[in-house]
Amino acid sequence: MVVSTVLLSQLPGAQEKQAYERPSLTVDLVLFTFTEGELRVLLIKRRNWPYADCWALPGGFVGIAERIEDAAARELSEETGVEGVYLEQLYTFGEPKRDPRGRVITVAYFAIVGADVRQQARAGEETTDANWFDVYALPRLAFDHDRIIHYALQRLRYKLEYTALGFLLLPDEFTLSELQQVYEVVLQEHLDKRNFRRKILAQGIVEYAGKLRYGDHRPARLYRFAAAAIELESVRRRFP
Amino acid sequence: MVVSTVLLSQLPGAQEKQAYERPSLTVDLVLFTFTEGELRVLLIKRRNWPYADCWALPGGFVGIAERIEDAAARELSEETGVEGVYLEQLYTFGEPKRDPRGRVITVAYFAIVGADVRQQARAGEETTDANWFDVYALPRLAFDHDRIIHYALQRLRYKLEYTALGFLLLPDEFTLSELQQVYEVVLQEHLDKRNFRRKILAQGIVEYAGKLRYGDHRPARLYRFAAAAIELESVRRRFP
DNA sequence: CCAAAAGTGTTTGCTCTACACCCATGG
DNA sequence: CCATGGGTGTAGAGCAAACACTTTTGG
Repeated sequence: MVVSTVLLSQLPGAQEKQAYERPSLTVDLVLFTFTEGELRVLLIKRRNWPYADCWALPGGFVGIAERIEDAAARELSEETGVEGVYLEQLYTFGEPKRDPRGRVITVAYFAIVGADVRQQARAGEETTDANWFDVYALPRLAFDHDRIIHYALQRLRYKLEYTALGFLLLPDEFTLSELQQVYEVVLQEHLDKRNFRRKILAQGIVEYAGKLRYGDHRPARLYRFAAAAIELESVRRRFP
Repeated sequence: MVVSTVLLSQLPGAQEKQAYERPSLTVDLVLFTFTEGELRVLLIKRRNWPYADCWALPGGFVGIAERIEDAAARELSEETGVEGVYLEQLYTFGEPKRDPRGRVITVAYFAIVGADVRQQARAGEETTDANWFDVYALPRLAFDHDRIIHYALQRLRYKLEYTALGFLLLPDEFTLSELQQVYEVVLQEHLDKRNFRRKILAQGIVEYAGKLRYGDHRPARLYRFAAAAIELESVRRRFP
């Protein structure tokens, strides 16, 4: 964005040192998965003030000697029992009034679990009730969490377009139709089946698992993805 | 990245409430410009402990009631006199030992000024000495600022590839050769002159300013860019 | 045998790349 | 008139988009 040119000069100023009042620091997690044709986000129900009984992103305070990313992984593990998951820093939200308890800065993280791992998540639930919600049909949310999810969704779309991250939303083995559905639901646009398959197979990022899935109709081939390709990024740039 | 699966469970935990010790919050700015064929970053010399006499990114503490982005704009304005500049949040760095004064979380911002605006920056200098350094020949830096700049440079490259941001590094009017040089220096690769020009002109993001720049040899046409195009993003995606 | 999803190729237009010479000016 | 950077076009290859029918299974 472009900074408005209003006068900012009468604000606190950069004198020196420790006189500064300190904010609290939290992490929040936007955890995506894909099931039953829906892109879903994990939310937990808050028990306490503020926003008691309201749905919110999993998260919590960062320990004074704890790495921020470790705090994110810890919260993820505590609230879902899930470990070894794709996790990346998303954005830091710190509007002065975003939390009624005082100044709370939150570093939002963005995570993806496949349907397999998600099953084992049920076990990790200890305290609160947690639920997976369709991103396109969210309940009322605590704090600015709707904004955070919105931001995360943008990032997810974005990543889908130039990395192989979409695969992480699915279980280890999946059909190409399922993969196409992931792309269609996340990007909210229709894709051509033949072009989609050709493109995916041409990348060499999936491999045929040698099995078929039997269902209602003609069985579909199961694929898994070549792990080497996950972080693979690739853009055909427009500028210059 | 992928979180290692070491046990995180014995860390502080998410009990409840305010018992948490709070970190300090700062902003740091990576301000890029382009002159004399070099991509440059603004650094200021620290006067006080820690890292006294060491070069560092401009930045400072965030006021307890101040928006983080406002703090970034304020620091920019205080330390350089520059306003109305492209500014975006980059990443939040918070390694526990990154600052010897205690736990300090810094939200890094990424900013771009054109050569025009940069001139007026000289005026804004009050206190410390500030200098523009070639990004590829930086001095020793305070804290983890080398890492922050490295990250910012990645982001800049990245943005150059799919947005029209590169234009902001130059003065209002520029020649296509200058623009090409920006791309070459930032991306560190050689580009074909004819292809470059065709591509840039095809985007319709620059317009001929109707003037020529007279220099040592054949005069060059001056262009300015159609402001509408600045935030324009455009990727030809690879997946799917 | 019917319904439903899986699977499969070709053509056409566009975009990217590689590549070499003349032009306008200042000294 | 020479040195220097400014400016210009084309041909070939590879990529992307549009498009419809056959196959396999379960019920």
